[in-house]
Amino acid sequence: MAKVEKKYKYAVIASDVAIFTVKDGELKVLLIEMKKKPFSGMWALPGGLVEVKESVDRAAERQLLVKTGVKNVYLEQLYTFGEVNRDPFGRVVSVAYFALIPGDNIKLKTTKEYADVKWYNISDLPKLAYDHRKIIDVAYHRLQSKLGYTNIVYSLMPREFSLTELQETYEIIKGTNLDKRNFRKKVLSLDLIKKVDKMARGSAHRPASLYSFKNRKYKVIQML
Amino acid sequence: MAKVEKKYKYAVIASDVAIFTVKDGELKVLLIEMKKKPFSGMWALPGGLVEVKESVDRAAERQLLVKTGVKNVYLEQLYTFGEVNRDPFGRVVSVAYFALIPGDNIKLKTTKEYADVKWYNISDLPKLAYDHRKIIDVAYHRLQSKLGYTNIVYSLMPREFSLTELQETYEIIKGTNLDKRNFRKKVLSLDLIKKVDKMARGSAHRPASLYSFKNRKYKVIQML
DNA sequence: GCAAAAGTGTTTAACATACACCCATGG
DNA sequence: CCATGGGTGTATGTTAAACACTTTTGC
Repeated sequence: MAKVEKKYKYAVIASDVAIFTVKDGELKVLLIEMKKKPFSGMWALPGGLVEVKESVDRAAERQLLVKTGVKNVYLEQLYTFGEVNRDPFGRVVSVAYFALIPGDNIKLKTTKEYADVKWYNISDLPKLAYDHRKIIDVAYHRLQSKLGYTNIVYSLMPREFSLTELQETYEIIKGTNLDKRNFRKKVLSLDLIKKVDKMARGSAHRPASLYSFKNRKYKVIQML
Repeated sequence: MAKVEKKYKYAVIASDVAIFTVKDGELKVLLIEMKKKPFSGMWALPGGLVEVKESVDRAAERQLLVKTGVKNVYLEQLYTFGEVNRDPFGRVVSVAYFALIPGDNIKLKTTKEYADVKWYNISDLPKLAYDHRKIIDVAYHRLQSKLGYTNIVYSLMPREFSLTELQETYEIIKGTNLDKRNFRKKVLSLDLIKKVDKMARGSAHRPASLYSFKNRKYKVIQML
Protein backbone atom coordinates (compact mmCIF):
# COMPACT_ATOMS: atom_id res chain seq x y z
CA MET A 1 0.00 0.00 0.00
CA ALA A 2 1.57 3.31 -1.03
CA LYS A 3 2.34 6.01 1.47
CA VAL A 4 -0.34 8.59 2.12
CA GLU A 5 0.52 11.71 4.02
CA LYS A 6 -1.67 12.73 6.92
CA LYS A 7 -1.99 16.20 5.45
CA TYR A 8 -4.83 15.07 3.19
CA LYS A 9 -7.96 16.64 4.45
CA TYR A 10 -10.20 13.75 3.51
CA ALA A 11 -9.91 10.04 3.80
CA VAL A 12 -8.65 8.17 0.75
CA ILE A 13 -9.57 4.76 -0.54
CA ALA A 14 -7.88 1.44 -0.92
CA SER A 15 -9.24 -1.87 -1.99
CA ASP A 16 -8.24 -5.22 -0.49
CA VAL A 17 -9.23 -8.63 -1.77
CA ALA A 18 -9.70 -11.87 0.13
CA ILE A 19 -9.10 -14.54 -2.49
CA PHE A 20 -10.33 -17.99 -1.54
CA THR A 21 -9.86 -21.39 -3.03
CA VAL A 22 -10.35 -24.97 -1.95
CA LYS A 23 -7.30 -27.16 -2.39
CA ASP A 24 -6.00 -30.34 -0.77
CA GLY A 25 -9.10 -30.62 1.35
CA GLU A 26 -8.75 -27.17 2.89
CA LEU A 27 -10.18 -23.71 2.42
CA LYS A 28 -7.31 -21.35 1.64
CA VAL A 29 -6.85 -17.62 1.41
CA LEU A 30 -4.12 -15.83 -0.52
CA LEU A 31 -1.72 -13.69 1.50
CA ILE A 32 1.36 -11.64 0.72
CA GLU A 33 4.29 -11.09 3.01
CA MET A 34 5.05 -7.47 3.72
CA LYS A 35 8.41 -5.79 3.71
CA LYS A 36 7.83 -2.33 5.06
CA LYS A 37 7.64 -1.37 8.72
CA PRO A 38 5.83 -1.63 11.03
CA PHE A 39 4.46 -4.72 9.28
CA SER A 40 7.63 -6.36 7.99
CA GLY A 41 7.35 -10.12 8.24
CA MET A 42 3.61 -9.94 8.69
CA TRP A 43 1.11 -11.01 6.06
CA ALA A 44 -1.67 -9.09 4.38
CA LEU A 45 -4.39 -9.36 1.79
CA PRO A 46 -3.53 -8.20 -1.72
CA GLY A 47 -4.61 -4.59 -1.98
CA GLY A 48 -3.69 -1.04 -2.80
CA LEU A 49 -4.92 2.48 -3.26
CA VAL A 50 -7.68 3.17 -5.72
CA GLU A 51 -6.47 5.40 -8.53
CA VAL A 52 -8.42 8.49 -9.54
CA LYS A 53 -9.06 7.08 -12.99
CA GLU A 54 -10.34 3.63 -12.01
CA SER A 55 -13.50 2.49 -10.28
CA VAL A 56 -13.25 0.71 -6.97
CA ASP A 57 -14.42 -2.53 -8.57
CA ARG A 58 -11.75 -2.11 -11.18
CA ALA A 59 -9.08 -1.63 -8.54
CA ALA A 60 -10.09 -4.92 -6.94
CA GLU A 61 -9.94 -6.71 -10.29
CA ARG A 62 -6.50 -5.27 -10.82
CA GLN A 63 -5.27 -6.63 -7.50
CA LEU A 64 -6.66 -10.01 -8.35
CA LEU A 65 -5.06 -10.08 -11.78
CA VAL A 66 -1.68 -8.86 -10.61
CA LYS A 67 -1.41 -11.35 -7.76
CA THR A 68 -2.90 -14.47 -9.30
CA GLY A 69 -3.04 -13.85 -13.03
CA VAL A 70 -6.74 -14.68 -13.10
CA LYS A 71 -9.63 -12.64 -14.34
CA ASN A 72 -13.32 -13.19 -14.94
CA VAL A 73 -13.70 -15.03 -11.67
CA TYR A 74 -16.27 -14.49 -8.97
CA LEU A 75 -15.59 -11.17 -7.28
CA GLU A 76 -17.99 -9.48 -4.90
CA GLN A 77 -17.80 -6.40 -2.77
CA LEU A 78 -17.69 -7.45 0.85
CA TYR A 79 -17.69 -4.52 3.21
CA THR A 80 -15.99 -1.18 3.71
CA PHE A 81 -13.70 -0.82 6.68
CA GLY A 82 -13.52 2.77 7.78
CA GLU A 83 -12.07 3.01 11.26
CA VAL A 84 -9.85 6.04 11.81
CA ASN A 85 -6.68 4.28 12.85
CA ARG A 86 -6.77 1.13 10.79
CA ASP A 87 -3.76 2.20 8.73
CA PRO A 88 -0.63 3.69 10.35
CA PHE A 89 0.39 5.35 7.07
CA GLY A 90 -2.56 7.70 6.90
CA ARG A 91 -6.30 7.90 6.75
CA VAL A 92 -7.17 5.06 4.44
CA VAL A 93 -10.55 3.45 4.13
CA SER A 94 -10.56 -0.03 2.66
CA VAL A 95 -13.27 -1.37 0.41
CA ALA A 96 -12.85 -5.10 0.83
CA TYR A 97 -13.81 -7.69 -1.78
CA PHE A 98 -13.85 -11.40 -1.83
CA ALA A 99 -12.99 -13.59 -4.76
CA LEU A 100 -13.41 -17.29 -5.40
CA ILE A 101 -11.23 -19.26 -7.74
CA PRO A 102 -10.98 -22.97 -8.58
CA GLY A 103 -8.12 -24.82 -6.94
CA ASP A 104 -6.42 -25.98 -10.12
CA ASN A 105 -3.55 -24.35 -12.02
CA ILE A 106 -3.13 -21.03 -10.33
CA LYS A 107 0.40 -19.69 -10.60
CA LEU A 108 1.07 -17.09 -7.97
CA LYS A 109 3.08 -14.02 -8.83
CA THR A 110 5.08 -11.85 -6.54
CA THR A 111 6.65 -8.44 -7.11
CA LYS A 112 9.58 -6.50 -5.74
CA GLU A 113 7.24 -4.80 -3.35
CA TYR A 114 6.50 -7.95 -1.38
CA ALA A 115 8.60 -10.70 0.13
CA ASP A 116 6.34 -13.61 -0.76
CA VAL A 117 2.86 -14.76 -1.83
CA LYS A 118 1.22 -17.90 -0.42
CA TRP A 119 -1.97 -19.80 0.16
CA TYR A 120 -2.78 -20.16 3.85
CA ASN A 121 -5.31 -22.48 5.40
CA ILE A 122 -8.10 -20.45 6.87
CA SER A 123 -7.75 -22.42 10.08
CA ASP A 124 -4.06 -21.61 10.41
CA LEU A 125 -3.44 -17.97 9.59
CA PRO A 126 -0.18 -16.14 10.31
CA LYS A 127 0.00 -12.77 12.01
CA LEU A 128 -1.80 -10.25 9.83
CA ALA A 129 -1.17 -6.58 9.10
CA TYR A 130 -3.75 -3.78 9.41
CA ASP A 131 -7.24 -5.04 10.27
CA HIS A 132 -6.93 -7.82 7.74
CA ARG A 133 -7.72 -10.50 10.25
CA LYS A 134 -11.11 -8.92 10.69
CA ILE A 135 -11.60 -8.62 6.95
CA ILE A 136 -10.86 -12.31 6.51
CA ASP A 137 -13.30 -13.19 9.29
CA VAL A 138 -16.06 -11.20 7.64
CA ALA A 139 -15.26 -12.68 4.23
CA TYR A 140 -15.20 -16.23 5.56
CA HIS A 141 -18.51 -15.71 7.25
CA ARG A 142 -20.03 -14.26 4.10
CA LEU A 143 -18.72 -17.14 2.04
CA GLN A 144 -20.22 -19.69 4.42
CA SER A 145 -23.57 -18.06 4.38
CA LYS A 146 -23.71 -17.39 0.64
CA LEU A 147 -22.95 -21.02 -0.01
CA GLY A 148 -26.32 -21.79 1.53
CA TYR A 149 -28.50 -19.55 -0.56
CA THR A 150 -26.67 -19.00 -3.85
CA ASN A 151 -24.94 -21.13 -6.46
CA ILE A 152 -21.47 -19.59 -5.96
CA VAL A 153 -19.80 -22.99 -5.49
CA TYR A 154 -19.54 -23.06 -9.23
CA SER A 155 -16.69 -20.60 -8.98
CA LEU A 156 -14.68 -22.90 -6.73
CA MET A 157 -15.07 -26.04 -8.81
CA PRO A 158 -13.12 -27.16 -11.86
CA ARG A 159 -15.03 -27.52 -15.12
CA GLU A 160 -15.79 -31.19 -14.41
CA PHE A 161 -16.19 -32.75 -11.01
CA SER A 162 -17.86 -35.64 -9.24
CA LEU A 163 -20.75 -35.23 -6.86
CA THR A 164 -18.51 -36.32 -4.03
CA GLU A 165 -16.05 -33.56 -4.83
CA LEU A 166 -18.87 -31.06 -4.86
CA GLN A 167 -20.12 -32.32 -1.52
CA GLU A 168 -16.62 -32.14 -0.05
CA THR A 169 -16.35 -28.51 -1.12
CA TYR A 170 -19.51 -27.73 0.80
CA GLU A 171 -18.33 -29.69 3.81
CA ILE A 172 -14.93 -28.03 3.90
CA ILE A 173 -16.39 -24.55 3.82
CA LYS A 174 -19.33 -25.18 6.10
CA GLY A 175 -17.27 -27.26 8.49
CA THR A 176 -20.03 -29.86 8.80
CA ASN A 177 -20.78 -33.28 7.38
CA LEU A 178 -23.62 -33.75 4.97
CA ASP A 179 -25.67 -36.82 4.21
CA LYS A 180 -24.66 -38.21 0.83
CA ARG A 181 -28.10 -39.24 -0.34
CA ASN A 182 -29.83 -36.07 0.75
CA PHE A 183 -27.09 -33.92 -0.72
CA ARG A 184 -27.34 -35.59 -4.12
CA LYS A 185 -31.09 -35.47 -4.12
CA LYS A 186 -31.04 -31.75 -3.35
CA VAL A 187 -28.34 -30.80 -5.82
CA LEU A 188 -29.93 -32.71 -8.66
CA SER A 189 -33.36 -31.28 -7.91
CA LEU A 190 -31.97 -27.76 -8.34
CA ASP A 191 -31.16 -28.42 -11.96
CA LEU A 192 -27.81 -26.62 -11.76
CA ILE A 193 -25.54 -29.34 -13.06
CA LYS A 194 -25.55 -31.89 -15.83
CA LYS A 195 -23.80 -35.18 -16.25
CA VAL A 196 -20.99 -35.12 -18.78
CA ASP A 197 -20.32 -38.25 -20.74
CA LYS A 198 -17.18 -39.17 -18.84
CA MET A 199 -16.09 -41.03 -15.78
CA ALA A 200 -13.30 -40.35 -13.35
CA ARG A 201 -10.39 -42.73 -13.95
CA GLY A 202 -7.42 -44.18 -12.18
CA SER A 203 -8.72 -44.82 -8.70
CA ALA A 204 -8.90 -48.22 -7.07
CA HIS A 205 -12.64 -48.15 -6.74
CA ARG A 206 -15.77 -47.56 -8.71
CA PRO A 207 -15.29 -44.53 -10.96
CA ALA A 208 -17.52 -41.52 -10.39
CA SER A 209 -19.69 -39.89 -13.02
CA LEU A 210 -18.54 -36.40 -13.82
CA TYR A 211 -20.77 -33.35 -13.87
CA SER A 212 -20.48 -29.74 -14.93
CA PHE A 213 -22.56 -26.65 -14.21
CA LYS A 214 -25.26 -25.85 -16.72
CA ASN A 215 -24.34 -22.21 -16.47
CA ARG A 216 -21.82 -20.37 -14.42
CA LYS A 217 -23.82 -17.36 -13.50
CA TYR A 218 -24.66 -16.08 -10.04
CA LYS A 219 -28.09 -17.16 -8.91
CA VAL A 220 -30.04 -17.17 -5.69
CA ILE A 221 -31.22 -20.63 -4.74
CA GLN A 222 -32.21 -22.55 -1.64
CA MET A 223 -29.35 -24.93 -1.04
CA LEU A 224 -28.79 -25.77 2.62
CA MET B 1 -21.39 17.62 -0.48
CA ALA B 2 -18.35 19.88 -0.28
CA LYS B 3 -16.26 20.64 -3.31
CA VAL B 4 -13.34 18.37 -4.00
CA GLU B 5 -10.76 19.40 -6.50
CA LYS B 6 -9.81 17.00 -9.24
CA LYS B 7 -6.15 17.52 -8.37
CA TYR B 8 -6.34 14.97 -5.58
CA LYS B 9 -4.36 11.98 -6.60
CA TYR B 10 -6.57 9.48 -4.85
CA ALA B 11 -10.29 9.08 -4.50
CA VAL B 12 -11.91 10.52 -1.37
CA ILE B 13 -14.84 9.26 0.63
CA ALA B 14 -18.34 10.41 1.35
CA SER B 15 -21.12 8.69 3.18
CA ASP B 16 -24.79 8.81 2.16
CA VAL B 17 -27.72 7.48 4.14
CA ALA B 18 -31.03 6.12 2.91
CA ILE B 19 -33.36 6.71 5.85
CA PHE B 20 -36.60 4.72 5.70
CA THR B 21 -39.77 4.86 7.67
CA VAL B 22 -43.31 3.56 7.31
CA LYS B 23 -45.99 6.21 7.66
CA ASP B 24 -49.55 6.62 6.43
CA GLY B 25 -49.52 3.19 4.87
CA GLU B 26 -46.44 3.86 2.73
CA LEU B 27 -42.74 3.17 2.80
CA LYS B 28 -40.91 6.49 2.73
CA VAL B 29 -37.36 7.63 2.24
CA LEU B 30 -35.90 10.92 3.41
CA LEU B 31 -34.59 13.26 0.73
CA ILE B 32 -33.11 16.73 0.67
CA GLU B 33 -33.50 19.26 -2.08
CA MET B 34 -30.25 20.50 -3.55
CA LYS B 35 -29.30 24.08 -4.32
CA LYS B 36 -26.03 23.86 -6.15
CA LYS B 37 -25.59 23.19 -9.85
CA PRO B 38 -25.80 20.98 -11.77
CA PHE B 39 -28.26 19.44 -9.32
CA SER B 40 -30.32 22.43 -8.26
CA GLY B 41 -33.93 21.47 -7.81
CA MET B 42 -33.07 17.79 -7.72
CA TRP B 43 -33.22 15.67 -4.62
CA ALA B 44 -30.56 13.62 -2.89
CA LEU B 45 -29.90 11.40 0.07
CA PRO B 46 -28.46 13.06 3.16
CA GLY B 47 -24.71 12.70 2.95
CA GLY B 48 -21.32 14.36 2.99
CA LEU B 49 -17.60 13.84 3.00
CA VAL B 50 -16.02 11.74 5.70
CA GLU B 51 -13.69 13.81 7.84
CA VAL B 52 -10.16 12.64 8.55
CA LYS B 53 -10.87 12.38 12.24
CA GLU B 54 -14.11 10.36 12.10
CA SER B 55 -14.84 6.80 11.10
CA VAL B 56 -17.09 6.14 8.13
CA ASP B 57 -19.77 4.72 10.44
CA ARG B 58 -19.52 7.84 12.52
CA ALA B 59 -19.99 10.06 9.47
CA ALA B 60 -23.19 8.20 8.64
CA GLU B 61 -24.48 8.63 12.21
CA ARG B 62 -23.72 12.31 11.96
CA GLN B 63 -25.75 12.68 8.77
CA LEU B 64 -28.63 10.89 10.40
CA LEU B 65 -28.51 13.03 13.51
CA VAL B 66 -28.20 16.31 11.67
CA LYS B 67 -31.06 15.61 9.29
CA THR B 68 -33.57 13.90 11.56
CA GLY B 69 -32.40 14.55 15.10
CA VAL B 70 -32.45 10.84 15.85
CA LYS B 71 -29.70 8.61 17.14
CA ASN B 72 -29.42 5.06 18.35
CA VAL B 73 -31.61 3.78 15.55
CA TYR B 74 -30.96 0.92 13.20
CA LEU B 75 -28.11 1.85 10.88
CA GLU B 76 -26.32 -0.60 8.63
CA GLN B 77 -23.68 -0.25 5.98
CA LEU B 78 -25.24 -0.98 2.63
CA TYR B 79 -22.74 -0.87 -0.19
CA THR B 80 -19.92 1.27 -1.52
CA PHE B 81 -20.46 3.03 -4.81
CA GLY B 82 -17.17 3.63 -6.54
CA GLU B 83 -17.75 4.47 -10.18
CA VAL B 84 -15.34 7.04 -11.55
CA ASN B 85 -17.85 9.60 -12.75
CA ARG B 86 -20.55 9.33 -10.15
CA ASP B 87 -19.84 12.81 -8.79
CA PRO B 88 -19.25 15.81 -11.09
CA PHE B 89 -17.38 17.67 -8.35
CA GLY B 90 -14.49 15.25 -8.16
CA ARG B 91 -13.52 11.68 -7.51
CA VAL B 92 -15.76 10.78 -4.62
CA VAL B 93 -16.60 7.26 -3.53
CA SER B 94 -19.74 6.91 -1.49
CA VAL B 95 -20.18 4.45 1.34
CA ALA B 96 -23.94 4.15 1.53
CA TYR B 97 -25.88 3.20 4.66
CA PHE B 98 -29.46 2.50 5.36
CA ALA B 99 -31.33 3.51 8.47
CA LEU B 100 -34.75 2.55 9.79
CA ILE B 101 -36.78 4.75 12.10
CA PRO B 102 -40.31 4.48 13.51
CA GLY B 103 -42.91 6.64 11.82
CA ASP B 104 -43.93 8.63 14.88
CA ASN B 105 -42.66 12.03 16.02
CA ILE B 106 -39.76 12.72 13.73
CA LYS B 107 -39.13 16.40 13.21
CA LEU B 108 -37.11 17.04 10.11
CA LYS B 109 -34.42 19.68 10.10
CA THR B 110 -33.07 21.59 7.20
CA THR B 111 -29.99 23.79 6.91
CA LYS B 112 -28.92 26.74 4.82
CA GLU B 113 -27.09 24.35 2.55
CA TYR B 114 -30.29 22.73 1.29
CA ALA B 115 -33.59 24.03 0.02
CA ASP B 116 -35.83 21.49 1.72
CA VAL B 117 -36.10 18.11 3.46
CA LYS B 118 -39.00 15.74 2.90
CA TRP B 119 -40.27 12.19 3.12
CA TYR B 120 -40.99 10.69 -0.30
CA ASN B 121 -42.95 7.56 -1.03
CA ILE B 122 -40.62 4.96 -2.40
CA SER B 123 -43.07 4.39 -5.23
CA ASP B 124 -43.06 8.03 -6.23
CA LEU B 125 -39.55 9.42 -6.16
CA PRO B 126 -38.54 12.75 -7.67
CA LYS B 127 -35.55 13.22 -9.93
CA LEU B 128 -32.45 12.31 -7.97
CA ALA B 129 -28.91 13.70 -8.00
CA TYR B 130 -25.71 11.62 -8.42
CA ASP B 131 -26.35 7.88 -8.51
CA HIS B 132 -28.75 8.16 -5.60
CA ARG B 133 -31.54 6.47 -7.45
CA LYS B 134 -29.40 3.39 -7.67
CA ILE B 135 -28.47 3.63 -4.01
CA ILE B 136 -32.13 3.78 -3.04
CA ASP B 137 -32.90 0.78 -5.23
CA VAL B 138 -30.18 -1.25 -3.57
CA ALA B 139 -31.28 -0.12 -0.12
CA TYR B 140 -34.91 -0.93 -0.78
CA HIS B 141 -33.98 -4.34 -2.04
CA ARG B 142 -31.82 -5.01 1.00
CA LEU B 143 -34.60 -3.87 3.30
CA GLN B 144 -37.10 -6.19 1.66
CA SER B 145 -34.85 -9.15 1.90
CA LYS B 146 -33.63 -8.52 5.44
CA LEU B 147 -37.20 -8.30 6.60
CA GLY B 148 -37.51 -11.97 5.73
CA TYR B 149 -34.60 -13.31 7.70
CA THR B 150 -33.97 -10.86 10.55
CA ASN B 151 -36.02 -9.10 13.20
CA ILE B 152 -35.29 -5.56 11.96
CA VAL B 153 -38.97 -4.62 11.81
CA TYR B 154 -38.60 -3.71 15.45
CA SER B 155 -36.82 -0.57 14.34
CA LEU B 156 -39.77 0.58 12.24
CA MET B 157 -42.45 0.00 14.87
CA PRO B 158 -43.50 2.25 17.75
CA ARG B 159 -43.03 0.91 21.26
CA GLU B 160 -46.53 -0.60 21.30
CA PHE B 161 -48.44 -1.88 18.33
CA SER B 162 -51.13 -4.31 17.32
CA LEU B 163 -50.50 -7.47 15.36
CA THR B 164 -52.40 -5.99 12.45
CA GLU B 165 -50.10 -2.97 12.41
CA LEU B 166 -47.11 -5.27 12.43
CA GLN B 167 -48.54 -7.28 9.58
CA GLU B 168 -49.27 -4.11 7.60
CA THR B 169 -45.67 -3.02 7.98
CA TYR B 170 -44.53 -6.28 6.44
CA GLU B 171 -47.10 -6.01 3.68
CA ILE B 172 -46.18 -2.44 2.80
CA ILE B 173 -42.50 -3.24 2.50
CA LYS B 174 -42.85 -6.60 0.82
CA GLY B 175 -45.61 -5.38 -1.45
CA THR B 176 -47.61 -8.56 -0.91
CA ASN B 177 -50.58 -9.62 1.16
CA LEU B 178 -50.13 -12.04 4.01
CA ASP B 179 -52.58 -14.44 5.54
CA LYS B 180 -53.66 -13.13 8.93
CA ARG B 181 -53.81 -16.45 10.72
CA ASN B 182 -50.53 -17.74 9.37
CA PHE B 183 -48.80 -14.45 10.08
CA ARG B 184 -49.90 -14.39 13.70
CA LYS B 185 -49.03 -18.02 14.24
CA LYS B 186 -45.54 -17.44 12.85
CA VAL B 187 -44.83 -14.21 14.70
CA LEU B 188 -45.97 -15.60 18.02
CA SER B 189 -44.00 -18.81 17.55
CA LEU B 190 -40.80 -16.77 17.17
CA ASP B 191 -41.11 -15.45 20.70
CA LEU B 192 -40.07 -11.94 19.72
CA ILE B 193 -42.97 -9.98 21.11
CA LYS B 194 -45.07 -9.93 24.24
CA LYS B 195 -48.57 -8.75 24.95
CA VAL B 196 -48.74 -5.55 26.98
CA ASP B 197 -51.65 -5.10 29.33
CA LYS B 198 -53.44 -2.57 27.15
CA MET B 199 -55.88 -2.39 24.33
CA ALA B 200 -56.09 -0.01 21.40
CA ARG B 201 -58.92 2.49 21.95
CA GLY B 202 -61.20 4.79 20.03
CA SER B 203 -62.00 2.81 16.93
CA ALA B 204 -65.51 1.78 15.93
CA HIS B 205 -64.73 -1.88 16.12
CA ARG B 206 -63.24 -4.47 18.38
CA PRO B 207 -60.09 -3.10 20.05
CA ALA B 208 -56.79 -4.84 19.37
CA SER B 209 -54.41 -6.17 21.99
CA LEU B 210 -51.13 -4.30 22.01
CA TYR B 211 -47.72 -5.91 21.87
CA SER B 212 -44.12 -4.82 22.26
CA PHE B 213 -40.79 -6.40 21.34
CA LYS B 214 -39.13 -8.43 24.06
CA ASN B 215 -35.82 -6.93 23.05
CA ARG B 216 -34.83 -4.54 20.36
CA LYS B 217 -31.63 -6.13 19.26
CA TYR B 218 -30.68 -7.31 15.79
CA LYS B 219 -31.22 -11.02 15.39
CA VAL B 220 -31.27 -13.48 12.53
CA ILE B 221 -34.53 -15.39 12.34
CA GLN B 222 -36.61 -17.24 9.80
CA MET B 223 -39.59 -15.00 9.20
CA LEU B 224 -40.98 -15.23 5.68
C1' DG C 1 -78.42 -3.72 15.06
C1' DC C 2 -74.95 -2.69 11.83
C1' DA C 3 -70.33 -1.78 10.16
C1' DA C 4 -65.61 -2.71 10.85
C1' DA C 5 -61.60 -4.83 12.26
C1' DA C 6 -59.94 -8.47 15.88
C1' DG C 7 -59.28 -12.97 16.86
C1' DT C 8 -59.01 -18.00 16.29
C1' DG C 9 -57.82 -24.07 14.19
C1' DT C 10 -57.64 -27.59 11.11
C1' DT C 11 -56.43 -29.94 6.97
C1' DT C 12 -53.21 -30.70 3.22
C1' DA C 13 -49.03 -30.49 0.70
C1' DA C 14 -44.12 -29.80 0.39
C1' DC C 15 -39.82 -30.34 2.12
C1' DA C 16 -36.04 -31.84 5.33
C1' DT C 17 -34.15 -35.60 7.83
C1' DA C 18 -32.64 -40.04 9.10
C1' DC C 19 -30.94 -44.17 7.70
C1' DA C 20 -28.07 -49.11 5.12
C1' DC C 21 -26.90 -51.78 1.52
C1' DC C 22 -25.17 -53.18 -3.22
C1' DC C 23 -21.94 -51.76 -7.21
C1' DA C 24 -17.75 -51.09 -10.05
C1' DT C 25 -13.12 -50.67 -10.24
C1' DG C 26 -7.71 -51.34 -9.40
C1' DG C 27 -4.48 -53.90 -7.50
C1' DC D 1 -11.08 -61.50 -3.83
C1' DC D 2 -10.62 -57.53 -1.19
C1' DA D 3 -10.49 -52.67 -0.21
C1' DT D 4 -12.36 -48.33 -1.48
C1' DG D 5 -15.39 -44.93 -2.56
C1' DG D 6 -19.77 -44.60 -5.88
C1' DG D 7 -24.43 -44.92 -6.15
C1' DT D 8 -29.35 -45.48 -4.74
C1' DG D 9 -34.94 -45.20 -1.99
C1' DT D 10 -38.20 -44.99 1.70
C1' DA D 11 -40.42 -43.71 5.89
C1' DT D 12 -41.14 -40.01 9.28
C1' DG D 13 -41.43 -35.51 11.12
C1' DT D 14 -41.66 -30.61 10.49
C1' DT D 15 -43.07 -26.59 8.41
C1' DA D 16 -45.71 -23.76 5.05
C1' DA D 17 -50.09 -22.83 2.91
C1' DA D 18 -54.86 -22.60 2.23
C1' DC D 19 -59.07 -21.46 4.07
C1' DA D 20 -64.13 -18.94 7.01
C1' DC D 21 -66.52 -17.78 10.80
C1' DT D 22 -67.33 -15.63 15.52
C1' DT D 23 -66.27 -11.66 18.69
C1' DT D 24 -66.12 -6.97 20.35
C1' DT D 25 -66.55 -2.41 19.99
C1' DG D 26 -68.55 2.64 18.48
C1' DC D 27 -72.10 4.75 16.53
